[in-house]
Amino acid sequence: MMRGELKISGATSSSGPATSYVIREKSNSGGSQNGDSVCAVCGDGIAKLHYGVLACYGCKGFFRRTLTGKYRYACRFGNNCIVDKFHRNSCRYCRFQRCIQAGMDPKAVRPDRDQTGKQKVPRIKKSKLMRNY
DNA sequence: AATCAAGGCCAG
DNA sequence: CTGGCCTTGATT
Repeated sequence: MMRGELKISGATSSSGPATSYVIREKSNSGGSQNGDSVCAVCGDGIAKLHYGVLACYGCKGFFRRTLTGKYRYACRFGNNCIVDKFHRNSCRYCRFQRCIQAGMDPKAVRPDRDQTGKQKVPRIKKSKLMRNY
C-alpha cells in the first residue's frame, strides 16, 4: 500500500539513538501550522494525535485491533527488536510495546471525552465505495 | 460551523 | 493483517 521505498541517504546520524523520536509540539504560535507530524512509534511522516500520542493510521488501527481482539503476539527474541518504519510490520509484539512505550493509553480506546454513552454509529454508508460492481 | 478524536470498514 | 479514509459525535 504505502510501502514507500524510503531510503536513508547515508545520513546514519552518528549518535542517532533510534529510540529517540523528536516530537514537535503542536503549539504552533505562528510557526509550523502544518499537520505533518511524525509517529512516535514507527516514525511515519503522516501522523496525528491518537490515544494521547502522535500515531499514524497504521499504528492506530493496529492498536485498536490489538486491544479489541486481544491478540497474543510473541516475540521470538526478548523485546528489543528494531522497530522502524521498515521493521514495524515484522514484529507485532515489539510494535505493540512500542505503542505503549510511546504513551498510548488502552483506556482511551473508548472514553474519549465523556462516557455519556454516545456514538452509536448506525453507519449507513450509502453510496461511496462499491462503485459499479 | 469547524476541528479533533475515535470507530469502523474496505481495499491490497 | 496492514493501512487509509470516511463517519460520527462531541467539544470549542
